[in-house]
Amino acid sequence: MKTSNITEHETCLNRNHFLFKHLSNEEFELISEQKQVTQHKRGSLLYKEGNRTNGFYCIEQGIIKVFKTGLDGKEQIILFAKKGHIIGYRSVLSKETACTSAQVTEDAITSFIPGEILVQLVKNNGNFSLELTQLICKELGYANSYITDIAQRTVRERLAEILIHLKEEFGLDKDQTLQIALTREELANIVGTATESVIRLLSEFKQDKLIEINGRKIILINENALKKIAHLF
Amino acid sequence: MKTSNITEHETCLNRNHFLFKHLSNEEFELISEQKQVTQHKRGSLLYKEGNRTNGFYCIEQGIIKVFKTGLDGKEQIILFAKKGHIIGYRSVLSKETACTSAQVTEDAITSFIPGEILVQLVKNNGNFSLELTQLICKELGYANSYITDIAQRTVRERLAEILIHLKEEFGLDKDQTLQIALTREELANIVGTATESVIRLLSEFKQDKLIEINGRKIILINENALKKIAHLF
DNA sequence: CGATGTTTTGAGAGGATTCAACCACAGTGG
DNA sequence: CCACTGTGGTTGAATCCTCTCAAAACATCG
Repeated sequence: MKTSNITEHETCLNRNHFLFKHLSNEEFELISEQKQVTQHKRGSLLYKEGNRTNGFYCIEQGIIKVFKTGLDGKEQIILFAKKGHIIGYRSVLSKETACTSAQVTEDAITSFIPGEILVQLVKNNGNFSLELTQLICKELGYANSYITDIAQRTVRERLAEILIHLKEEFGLDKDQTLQIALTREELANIVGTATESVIRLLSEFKQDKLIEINGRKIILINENALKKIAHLF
Repeated sequence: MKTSNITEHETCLNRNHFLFKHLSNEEFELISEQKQVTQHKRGSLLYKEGNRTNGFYCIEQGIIKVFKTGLDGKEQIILFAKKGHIIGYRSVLSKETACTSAQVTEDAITSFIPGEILVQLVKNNGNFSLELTQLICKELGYANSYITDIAQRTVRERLAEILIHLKEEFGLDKDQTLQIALTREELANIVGTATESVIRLLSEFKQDKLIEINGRKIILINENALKKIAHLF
């Protein structure tokens, strides 16, 4: 992790950002001064569950996975954050220790913003505040759906759903593969199952001509069938 | 459901409420004027998943269950709200349709407050806004824990955890039973399992002298053992 | 008293996990 | 250069947990 000299206009923390567009000129200046832009290699930790944090991150580039660690050390991935997303604000606002860890999945650049600034913005900028509550509410809605999903659907259904979701969220490479390339273990930790189960189901999907597999590269060749398995229509 | 003539000082939506204590006198006046205090019988619906809502509820008395409905109609209970809790604000703020339904579990009295007031408060009252984001962040943290729980623990472990949680959240009756009396199906819909599984596990717990059962009344007689099963220490 | 809803128990099937062994591959160091 | 090591991926077999289906006991209520 090293601080880079990326200049402001290259970052996505700008006046077009859905959240930061609500800032006044002075507020934006303040953030621009205070933010620390940093590069991170795959595997490095931004923050760790149980620790106090003193700021939050805006993702400029790359992918960060946010996860909780279960009792036996097994990760449960809560979300993958990409460009434009902000993470780590939860513990800043609720003044609790972090309830998740954040680790780099694809080499990333982040802007770190001190927590006091966030608190001041919530207090003083109504439009920013409203936008932020809307964001958190959406995350909450997503979490509630996920609870219902995990509680009521089979691993097979959830895996199909995740594949569709990864495509819609992160898009495709030139060669039609899912842009985000995850290990089998990471897939398992999203779905909430054992690594071996993911492997078995992926090869079932492959046999059924729903996907093609090339190492970590996955191509969805029958998206409709996957959606049907996932009950997405 | 009928509007009652309960006067302001009887409600918990008052100047001591963790959220509404941040209101100015004028704001508090406005809410007091606009709120609709209503009584609800067990079973009645406050709002329904998929519908638009135009306000939120502050629970004055009773218990409301908030749940999502899965594909096959099976409920997943997200939380039980009691006195002082507010529910239904999510869809007001995120301007989406409700992602959950709310139904009365124990005869209840609620104050309904129009959504525009909430939005205006978030915009204009920094302290209120900060307190609200903290609340939502806590709910989000709880949801994330629950995702990890359901994904990684057995039904047995989760049921033990829920029993402990229900005791800590709702307390005990005079006769040492859990104050909140749920059907087997409701218990199953919190844990995220089949009704029969809850019944079997409850009678296992009973055989192991961890609990006593009297219809819907449950007594925890070996809380430590339950906590151990739930991995709570 | 029937009628309806809830609780209970049993049996069977199926999904998912665990444990184990094995392969492929890349990086390391002698 | 090659053995060594570690990580990630794969497969098989056995086990176990959980669900589903079905039927019966029980409770509650008009």
